[in-house]
Amino acid sequence: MSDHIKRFKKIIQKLRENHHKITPQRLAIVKILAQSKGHPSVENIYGKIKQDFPTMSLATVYRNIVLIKSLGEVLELGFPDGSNRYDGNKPYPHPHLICIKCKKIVDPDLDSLDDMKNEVANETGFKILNHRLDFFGICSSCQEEK
Amino acid sequence: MSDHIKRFKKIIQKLRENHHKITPQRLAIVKILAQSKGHPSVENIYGKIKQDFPTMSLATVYRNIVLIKSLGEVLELGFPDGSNRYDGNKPYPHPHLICIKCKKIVDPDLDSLDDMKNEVANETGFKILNHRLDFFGICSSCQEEK
DNA sequence: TTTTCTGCAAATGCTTTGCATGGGA
DNA sequence: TCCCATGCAAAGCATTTGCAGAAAA
Repeated sequence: MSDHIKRFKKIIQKLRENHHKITPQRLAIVKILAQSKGHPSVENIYGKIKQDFPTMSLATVYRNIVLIKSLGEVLELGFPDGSNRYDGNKPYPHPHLICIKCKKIVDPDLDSLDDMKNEVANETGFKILNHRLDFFGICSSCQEEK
Repeated sequence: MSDHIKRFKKIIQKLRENHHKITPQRLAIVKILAQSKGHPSVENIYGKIKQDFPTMSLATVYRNIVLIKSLGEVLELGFPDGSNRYDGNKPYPHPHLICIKCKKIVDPDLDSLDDMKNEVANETGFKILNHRLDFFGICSSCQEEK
């Protein structure tokens, strides 16, 4: 079974467990989040669903994202300019690499972060619960263009 | 000469070099940014200045922060909930440790980040220009309280 | 004197919320 | 049937902007 189908089923199961109704709108939102290779924005999600479901409302997208976030099944990548992006595939904190030209977001492999977390915790006495690491740059396709 | 006086002079100099006028409002904002041990918010800055300068406007704080940012002399720590914070002491990217209870922000020592940047660049072909690393947790004073 | 800066208020843009209707279970 | 979920429109909130008067240089 492919990864995104597993994620889809997992999220739906989580919703059922918590006695939330499975509506067509919710189903459509979960489907997109579970695929979410490109870290979609709210507008992305809204736009895609609106094609086959013209009455879909933005408020419904927002409310469902809040809900799914509260179940721990989507990671919100918030940006101060309001261009938030969502990752329903890997809902746990992990580093991101963001192209400032085409806005593509990819997940690099990196595992030295845990050591860093422990180092910081020991040094400062903080109990560290969460983190966020973004690298900003220009992806290889955007470097080719002039 | 203390560090924050150096920063203050440096920012004022940068303003002069770029032919910006030195107004009392601007001076007050720079003074707070240059001290900025606690990574102040716009509201912090505005509130402090308003005490001796009652006509000070929020728009002026925002406009001056945009200006000083454009000169590269303040680091903006943007958060999606609009609780942005500013660091005029170390205007270059560096890791932050944020207490989710008291909202304190401290700068831990960490130097393994450059290796990580190179690793990611090599792995992905990105040209990395910038980064942002935040750890979220509970500081030692907040851990003591129940 | 000239040009930039400030203060005020209105505008923006994303997100949230109130309320009445609609639709899962 | 009984609530929860949805759609719509209005409200929120940090930030930006237009404009006329004030003040650096």
